[in-house]
Amino acid sequence: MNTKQENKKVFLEIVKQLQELIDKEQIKPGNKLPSERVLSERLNVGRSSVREALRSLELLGLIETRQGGGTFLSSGQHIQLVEILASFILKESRTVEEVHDTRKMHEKEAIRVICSDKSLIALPVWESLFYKIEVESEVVRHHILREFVITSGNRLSLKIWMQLAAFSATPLKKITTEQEKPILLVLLKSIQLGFKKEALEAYDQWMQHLNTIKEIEN
Amino acid sequence: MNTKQENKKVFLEIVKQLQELIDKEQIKPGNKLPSERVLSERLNVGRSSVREALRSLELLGLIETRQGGGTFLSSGQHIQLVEILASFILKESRTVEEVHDTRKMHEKEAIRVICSDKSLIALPVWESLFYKIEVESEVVRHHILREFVITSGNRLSLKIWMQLAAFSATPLKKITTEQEKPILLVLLKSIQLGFKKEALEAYDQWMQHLNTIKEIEN
DNA sequence: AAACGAAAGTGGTCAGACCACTTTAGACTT
DNA sequence: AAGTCTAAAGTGGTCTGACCACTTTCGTTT
Repeated sequence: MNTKQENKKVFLEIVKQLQELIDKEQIKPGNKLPSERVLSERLNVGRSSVREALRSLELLGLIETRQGGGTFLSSGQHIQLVEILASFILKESRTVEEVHDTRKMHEKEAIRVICSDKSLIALPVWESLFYKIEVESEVVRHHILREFVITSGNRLSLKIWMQLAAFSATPLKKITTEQEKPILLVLLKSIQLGFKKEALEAYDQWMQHLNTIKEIEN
Repeated sequence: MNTKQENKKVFLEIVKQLQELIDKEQIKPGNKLPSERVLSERLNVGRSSVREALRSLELLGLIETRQGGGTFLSSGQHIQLVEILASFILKESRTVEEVHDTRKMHEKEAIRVICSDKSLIALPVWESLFYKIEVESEVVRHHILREFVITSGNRLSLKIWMQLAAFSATPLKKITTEQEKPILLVLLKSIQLGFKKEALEAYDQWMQHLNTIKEIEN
C-alpha cells in the first residue's frame, strides 16, 4: 500500500495517522487506543512499524503503555522528553560554567516570578525554609533552590533546572552558619516581603559566597 | 542478557545504552553510529528493539538515518518532532505558556549579559540587525532573538533556546512597521548603549505587542 | 451471588526474510 | 597506470510469524 513516492519516513506517516485517528475517534487523555495489531491492520502496515511509531510517541510522553493492558493517550505532563533532550544537549556542551550560569538563570527568574506574585510570597513554604536553614545538612542549599523553582510554577523550567542541577552538583560543606545563614535570612525575608531587588541581591551575594567556599576547599 | 530486574522498559534501556555508547566511543555530531545489526548483537537485543529506540531518537532529532547509508549522530537543529508535539501540546495551554515563558527567560538573560559586557555591545552585529528590521520577513523576529542568545555567549543556553523556539514557533505576520519597528529600534539602540533597564523594557513592550498581534489574528 | 480459573486480548521481544538504496571494491576499459 | 563501470556487500525499511508475560474478560463452579 502507500504508493507514496515521497521520501517521507513511513513511521512518521504512521505517527501522523495516529494523530488523525485520535482526533477523529475523539480519544481523550486517559482513553485507550486501538491495539497494535488492530492498528497495523487498519493502517495497512506491519506491527513493527506501528510499534516504532508508538515507541516514539511514548518517549515523547504522549502515550502510555501497560503490558497486557493496552496503549493509552497520556493524560498530560508530556514534558519528560526534556530529560532526554537535556542529557544529549548537556553531553555536547558540558562546560561547567555554562551549566552553572544557565542554572542560575532559572533560579533568578524563579525569584523574580515569586516576588511579583502576592499569592506566592504568601505561601507557607518560606516559613518552613527558615527551619531548614537551621538544620545543618549538605543538601539544604539544593532544597532551597529547588523550592524556588518549584514555587515559581513553571514545570518546564523545573525540569530543565533539575537536569542542570544534576550535572552541576558540587557537594559542598554544610552551611557555614556564621556567614551563610544571614544571607539566606535576608533572601527568604526579602522574598516574603516581595522585595525583588533585595532578594536578587541576596541571591547574588549567596552565589558569590558559595564560590568563595569552593575556592577555599580546592 | 536481560537479567531484567526492574520493570523498566527495555527500549528505554537501549536509549540509555546508546547514549553511553555515543559517549564512550567518542561519537561526535555527524559521525556514524554502528549499524542496527551490529547494535542488536552488541546489546544482545533484537534488531526491532534497537529500531524502536533509534526511531525514538530520530523523532527527537538526535540522530539522522539515511537508507542504505547508515545512522548518524545529528549535527543538530533538525527537529521534526515540533509538528507532532505541537498538535498534541497545543491543546494544553499551560504547557504552551511554560515553553514561551522559559524561552523569554533565556532571551532576557541574554540581553542582561550583553548589556553588562562592553565588548559585546560594541559588536558589529547590532548594526546589521538594524538593516534586518528593514527587510520585511516573517523570520526576522526569530533571527533577532537568536542573535541575542548567540551573542550572550552561553552555548548551552543557546541550545536550550533553540529547542524552545522550535516548539513555540508561531508564524506571525511580517513586522508591522508602524508599531513594531520603533520598539525594535529602541531595543537595539538601548543594547548598543548598554542601557540594560531600557533594553529589557523595550523587550517586554515588544513581547506585549506580539501578543496583541496574535490575539488579533485569532 | 460470589469466587475462581481458563481463555482471549495485548504489549514485549526476537528471528528471519525480502526490498530499496548506498557504499565499496574489483573488473574492465582506455 | 589511471580512470570508469558494474557487481557485491552493507545498511536502513518493512513485513510476517512466533513466543512470552501480563492483564482483562467471562463462563464455570461453588
